Amino acid sequence: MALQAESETASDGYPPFEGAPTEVGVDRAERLLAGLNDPQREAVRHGAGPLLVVAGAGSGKTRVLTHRIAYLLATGEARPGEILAITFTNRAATEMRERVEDLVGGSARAMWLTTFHSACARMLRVHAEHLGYGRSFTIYDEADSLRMIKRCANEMEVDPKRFPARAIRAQISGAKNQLTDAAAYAGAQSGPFEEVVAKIYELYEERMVSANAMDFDDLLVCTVRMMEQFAEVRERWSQTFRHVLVDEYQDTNHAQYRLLQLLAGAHGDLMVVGDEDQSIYGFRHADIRNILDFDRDFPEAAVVKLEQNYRSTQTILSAANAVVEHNRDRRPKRLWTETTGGEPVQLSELSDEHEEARWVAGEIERLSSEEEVRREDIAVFYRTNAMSRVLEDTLVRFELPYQVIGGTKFYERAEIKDAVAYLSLIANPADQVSFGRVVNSPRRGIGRTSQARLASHANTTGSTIWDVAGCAEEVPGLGAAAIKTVSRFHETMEGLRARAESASVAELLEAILHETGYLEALEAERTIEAEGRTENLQELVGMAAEFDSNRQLEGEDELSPLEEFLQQISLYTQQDEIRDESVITLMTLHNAKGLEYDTVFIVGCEDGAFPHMRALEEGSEEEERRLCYVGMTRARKRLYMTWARQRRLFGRTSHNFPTRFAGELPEELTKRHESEAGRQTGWQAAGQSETGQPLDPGLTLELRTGDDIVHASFGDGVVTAVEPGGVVVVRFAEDGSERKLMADFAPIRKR
DNA sequence: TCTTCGCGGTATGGC
DNA sequence: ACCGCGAAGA
Repeated sequence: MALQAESETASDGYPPFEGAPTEVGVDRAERLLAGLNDPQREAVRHGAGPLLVVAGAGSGKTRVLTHRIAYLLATGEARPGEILAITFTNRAATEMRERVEDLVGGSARAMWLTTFHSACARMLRVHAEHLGYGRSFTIYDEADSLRMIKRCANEMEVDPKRFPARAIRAQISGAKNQLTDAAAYAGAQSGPFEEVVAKIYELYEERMVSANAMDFDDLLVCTVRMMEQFAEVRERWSQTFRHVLVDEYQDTNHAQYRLLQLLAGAHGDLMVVGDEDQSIYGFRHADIRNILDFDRDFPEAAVVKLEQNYRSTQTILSAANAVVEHNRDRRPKRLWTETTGGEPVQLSELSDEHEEARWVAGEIERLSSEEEVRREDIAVFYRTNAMSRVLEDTLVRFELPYQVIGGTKFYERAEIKDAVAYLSLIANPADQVSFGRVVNSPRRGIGRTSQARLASHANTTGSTIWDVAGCAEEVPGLGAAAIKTVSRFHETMEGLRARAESASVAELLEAILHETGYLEALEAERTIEAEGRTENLQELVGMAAEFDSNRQLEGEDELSPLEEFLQQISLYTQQDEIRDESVITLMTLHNAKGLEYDTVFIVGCEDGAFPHMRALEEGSEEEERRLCYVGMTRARKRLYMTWARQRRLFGRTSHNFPTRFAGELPEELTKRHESEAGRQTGWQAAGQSETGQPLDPGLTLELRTGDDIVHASFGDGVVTAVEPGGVVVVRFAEDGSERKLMADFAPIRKR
C-alpha cells in the first residue's frame, strides 16, 4: 500500500519522451502499466470509445488519468496537442500538470490540462466575435455580475425588497446552466417572480454584451452556443482534441455535459473519472445523473470500477461506507484496503464551540508530543467558513501554527478588486461594472447620481462607458463639476492606456496606483487597515511581476500579457494560495475534496449545521451525507468528529444534537467521548428523554403550531412554528426564549 | 450633489 | 460580522 501511495507523487524515473510509437515507446508503455492494479491497468489500456472510471475515494484516480495520458503518448495513439484533460479546480489542474510532466516531461506543455472555465475562456477568446463579443472580454465574478443585475433591476424599476437581486441572479444562473436562454425562459415563465426574472435576464444579457463581459456561467454557455451554431468552430476543436479526459465527472452540470458531447461526440474518445458518492456541488447545478447515467448516454461505454483504496485504514473506510450507504442515488460500491484494522473513529461531544476548539487543540498537542504526528499531516474541516473563527483564536492561544484555505479570498478584498478593475477597464473600455467600481475610488466626487447619468447615456446611445466619459459635456444633466472630474479621470486613464501597450503588467499596475491617486488616498487615511491594504496591493504588484517574468519564458501569443493576467486571476481563487509547510490546515469540507491527511478533525458535526439546515430544506440530505463521506475519506490514519451542544453563530445561540450521520457510524468502529463539562450540565444523548428512554419519533412528528410541549432541559414551551426539514420553533415559558429544535431528535414530549 | 452615520436585515458551499 | 439603505449634514 505504502509503495503505491508514495510513488504517486514521485516521478516514475523515466526520461521524458515525445510519444512516438517507437520500440522504446512500447517499452515505456509497458512500464507505465507496471505499478498499477488490475482495474487501473484496464482503464489505462482502454482502446477507443467512451470510458467511465468509477473511482472511489483514494483509489488512485489521478494516477489512472495521468498514466493514461502518458500511455496514449507512448503507444502513439495521441500526440500531446490532441489531449484535453479537464478538472474542476486550478489546484487539481496544476497537480495533474505536474504529475503528467513527471511522466512525459516537456511535451506536457502542448496539452490542455486545465479547468472547464479556463478551457472555455481560451476557446472563446479565439471566436468571441461569432457571438458579438470582443476578444478582450472581461470575466465577471459573482459580485460583479450581481452589480450588473442590480443595475438592470433598478433600470426596470423592480422592487429590490420583493425581488432580491441575489435571488434573481441565482435564477438566471440556474437557467443558464440548463442552457435556457432569455427568450426560452420568458416563454416558460409561470409566476410574478419568473416574469421579473425573464425581463431582467433579457436586459442583463444585452448589457453584458455591451459591456463586453461574461460571467462564469456565460463561459460555459457561450462556448456551447458557439459550437452549436458554428459547425466549423465545433469541428476545429473536436478535431484538435482527439482525446478528452474529465476528472470529477460527478460534478459536471448540464452545460458541461453538453460541451463534452459537442467536443467528443464525433470521435467518442471520452474518458470520464468520478465518484457519485463525492458529488457535492449540487448547489452549483452539478447533476449527479451525468455520472449515474453515463453508460446510458454512451451505450458503448466501458465501465471500470476502482474500489481498492490506498489511503485510509479499513476502519475509516468501513465507517465512511456505512454512512454513505444510507444514500439511494448511487451504484453499489465498497472501498477496501489491504491493511486491516486501525484506530476507531472518535466522536466527541463538547459543551460549546470554545470547548470544542480547545479540545481539538489539546488533542493536536497530545498527538504531536506523544505520537509524533507532524502538524502538516493534520487538517481540521468544517461545514461553513464562519466556524473557522473560534478555531483560529484557540490555535493562536495554544501557539499552534495553522493556515486557513479559502475563507476571505485575496481577490475579493476591496482594494484588490479595485486594482483589478482598473486593469480590466484598460483592457476592456466597455466594461461598465469596472468603470463604476473605479470612477469614484479614490473619492473624486462622482457619486451615484452622476454615475447613473453616465451609464444611462451609454445605454441609450449605445456607446461604451469609456467613450461617454471621454465627452462628458454631452451627457445630459451632468453638472459642471462632474464634467470636469470625469474628463480628468478619462484623461488620466487614457494616458495609462497608452502606457499599457509597452509596459509590463507590474509596471502598468504601479503606474495606475500612483497616477490615479489610489495609494495617496490610502496613505492619507493613516490607519492600520489602510496600511494592510497597501501591503495587499504591493503583494498584487509582486504577483504581476512574477507573472511578467514567467511569461517571458513561456510566451503565449493568443492574448496580450494584460489580458492573460486578468484571465488568470479572474478564474483563479484560493486554491493556488501558497501552501505552507509544517502547519495545521483549516478548510471547509468542500475545499477538502481531493486532499488527504494522516489526521482529520471534522468539527461542528451537529444537525442543522451539518447537515446544513438550508440544505435539508432544499432536500439535499444525500448531498450533505456525501460531503460527510468526502470529509471522512480524507483521513489516512485517524479520524475525529466533534459536536458542540451549544454554538453561537451570527450572534445567536443554538442548542444542538449530533449530526444524524454520527448515528450511522457502526458502534464497533466508533469511540465516543464526552467532555467533563458536558457531564456537569447533565444533558442526555440525543433522541432520549430526561428519563433516558428514547422518545417515540412518531409522536414528535405530529407537532403542530400551538401544541404545548415539555423539553428535557428547557421545561414547558409552546410550538410557534413548524418548518420544513422536521424543525419546530418552540417558545419556552421559563425564559421566554425561542429555539429551533429538530422534532425527531430533541428531547421533547407533548403535554 | 456627495459623504457619513446609524439602522435593520441577512447570513452554505465555490469556478 | 457584513452589506445596502435612508436620513442628515457639508
